Amino acid sequence: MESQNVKDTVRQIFTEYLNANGHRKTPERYAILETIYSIDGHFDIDMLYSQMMNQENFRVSRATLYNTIILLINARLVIKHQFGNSSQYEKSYNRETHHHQICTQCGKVTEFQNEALQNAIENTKLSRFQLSHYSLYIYGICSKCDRANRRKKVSNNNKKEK
Amino acid sequence: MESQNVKDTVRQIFTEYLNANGHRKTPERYAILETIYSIDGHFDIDMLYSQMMNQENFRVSRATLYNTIILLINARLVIKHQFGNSSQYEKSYNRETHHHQICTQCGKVTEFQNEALQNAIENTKLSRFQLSHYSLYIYGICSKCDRANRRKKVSNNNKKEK
DNA sequence: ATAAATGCAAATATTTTGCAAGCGC
DNA sequence: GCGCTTGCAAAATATTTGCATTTAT
Repeated sequence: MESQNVKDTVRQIFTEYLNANGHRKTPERYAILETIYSIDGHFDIDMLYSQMMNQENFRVSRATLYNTIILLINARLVIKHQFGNSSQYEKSYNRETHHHQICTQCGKVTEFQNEALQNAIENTKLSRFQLSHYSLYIYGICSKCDRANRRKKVSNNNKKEK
Repeated sequence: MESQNVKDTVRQIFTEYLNANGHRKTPERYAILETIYSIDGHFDIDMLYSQMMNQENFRVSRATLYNTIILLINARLVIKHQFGNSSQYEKSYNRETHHHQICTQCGKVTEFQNEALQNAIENTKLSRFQLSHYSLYIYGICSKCDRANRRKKVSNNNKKEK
């Protein structure tokens, strides 16, 4: 699906959501949706804020960003993550299901896909619970940190031997 | 494994960790470990703080709680979650692997076990990444909220008809 | 004796809230 | 015009940090 196509579709989904829930269709809300769907990968409120100011040339307050993000989450157009300090968000419509790999040392977050894993999660029978979405976070040491650690260890051992 | 037995074991693991990393073995650290392993399920810093003061009659500052929790996480004795606002923690030694079901409406967190799911996750081949642990969060509507929503909907429909 | 750890308070960071003004319906 | 929404600033919350004091080694 083309990018513009996706934007049109999510705008429509959002409109339906706003109508169904008696919320107003303000220009701020659509500008925020537009900006979010221009961002690839994760973002936090600060990044979204500067993105709106600079790229889209649209001025909104942080309060409105927080308010609107909640609507978008409820409309199932955005998902929220809480890795590091500040909450991270990502667009969710028309995105491949993916999982998150987080390095406990440098904090780097990498996405990966795995169909078997996805099937296993989606086919899990949940008793008395209506699944809406899920997040799998896998923690460990990334290859970069692992290499750095090995180098450090070698150099420490050398020191001790001296 | 008995509760006292577990506490002895984790104390020993912690001691080894502290020794291996050149950290001091302070009474605060052991008291915090002891308290954490007396708590079932999740806790946050505030709950741990009052738990220490009241139950264990041990006075520690929040700063020390935060510091010590980091050590315990590194020693693989505690896991950190970030659902709601404040970080949630749980003891991890000798606990069954489990997953988390979170109601997006009332925020209630329920644990559940599922071996097939666990196997699927643990057998996932990760390229250039050393797995240490993982968390699966499943979001949706719990049965209680679902029932409440149905009742509300019925009552709204009745209103409209009048 | 020395450096690490603690407690306290202040600082920081993030998110929420109250309220006046603006604007969608 | 009504009342939801916005922007701003203040407040609330959670976590980190600096520093003087204590204490493990």
